[in-house]
Amino acid sequence: MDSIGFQQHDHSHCIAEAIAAAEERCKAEKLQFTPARRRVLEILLEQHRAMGAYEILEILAAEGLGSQPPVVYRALDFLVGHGFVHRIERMNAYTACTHPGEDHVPAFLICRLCKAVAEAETVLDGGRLGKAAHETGFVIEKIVVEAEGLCPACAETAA
Amino acid sequence: MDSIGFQQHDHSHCIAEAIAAAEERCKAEKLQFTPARRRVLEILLEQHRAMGAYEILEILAAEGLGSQPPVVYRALDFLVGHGFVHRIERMNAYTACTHPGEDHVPAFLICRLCKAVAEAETVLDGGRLGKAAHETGFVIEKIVVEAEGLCPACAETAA
DNA sequence: ACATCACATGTTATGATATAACGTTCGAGG
DNA sequence: CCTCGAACGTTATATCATAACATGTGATGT
Ligand SMILES: [Zn+2]
Ligand SMILES: [Zn+2]
Ligand SMILES: [Zn+2]
Ligand SMILES: [Zn+2]
Repeated sequence: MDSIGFQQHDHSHCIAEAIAAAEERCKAEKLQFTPARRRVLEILLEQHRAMGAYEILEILAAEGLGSQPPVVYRALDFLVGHGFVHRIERMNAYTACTHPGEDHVPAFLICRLCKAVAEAETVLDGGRLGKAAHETGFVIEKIVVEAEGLCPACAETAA
Repeated sequence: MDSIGFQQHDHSHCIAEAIAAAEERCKAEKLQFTPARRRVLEILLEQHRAMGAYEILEILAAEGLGSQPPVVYRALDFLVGHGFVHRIERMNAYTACTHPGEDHVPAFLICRLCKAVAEAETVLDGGRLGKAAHETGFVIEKIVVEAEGLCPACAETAA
């Protein structure tokens, strides 16, 4: 079941493309795209869904890339820190960014039944939130938006 | 340090008012506003900040209201489920809703330095997120917005 | 070549958050 | 009364994340 976007699609090229882009960007910014980091990003791209850290770790362990939690958390810290991966707070899970490199406010649509996640595009909210923040003197540095509901498939089943 | 709203204020009346309102609503909706549930809400109102479940539990335990995690998690489930309290995903923490009863999309401003939290008002996003969801057939049931940044006090200190 | 330094990794242990499961209590409604 | 469901008490365990410290490794300057 492919989840992101809630649509079936062949994404073998997404993976190759995204990895190549990440590699290039790391080169440009002198970041070390080490085997563990690369493999974690690959796994998230392959699975194309939100995954828990320990779920990723199992795969790494099976491949001999490390079996202790810090291995995967370090890789995730790097990937999240540089915008290759997003953390989904509601789920304590991680998912590959669907448009890395672009400066964006990630917004997620999370199905409460099948746990599928889609990353939607949003604009930086110039509305009430920004206004409220400005009025109180709060400086917003980062916004996350997470919506819960039913994906098309589950909505149909439930109906 | 009072955090919500990032302003000092006397809120003894907020507490009494909020508790009375909760009591009334529970009566109207035949919900059981039990001692543990009431006390947890009171604690969150008194402290007027985001608190971890175990932090709340310590207070309950000191007062003889229970010492095991399920005690506080059950109370929080009830309070969150009925909108008296919000869970802040980024922090694994809980805070009393500042305008319970009203149907609203909570949005939080979270200071990354002092961890103060303000609940801002937002409107249900009729913008791109809603549009993107509608296009894919996703049914949004609930949205949370969490912004990280610097509160007025910390912004000043940092500057 | 060698020292040095920054960064990444290996490993052990522990901390922090949350829930499963099961038996008991207690009050509302028949 | 009796029954039922909701809340509660208790034990144990699951799940998520980080601290701390030792080790390796490659770039840089001398
Ligand atoms: Zn993204
Ligand atoms: Zn679904
Ligand atoms: Zn609220
Ligand atoms: Zn602050």
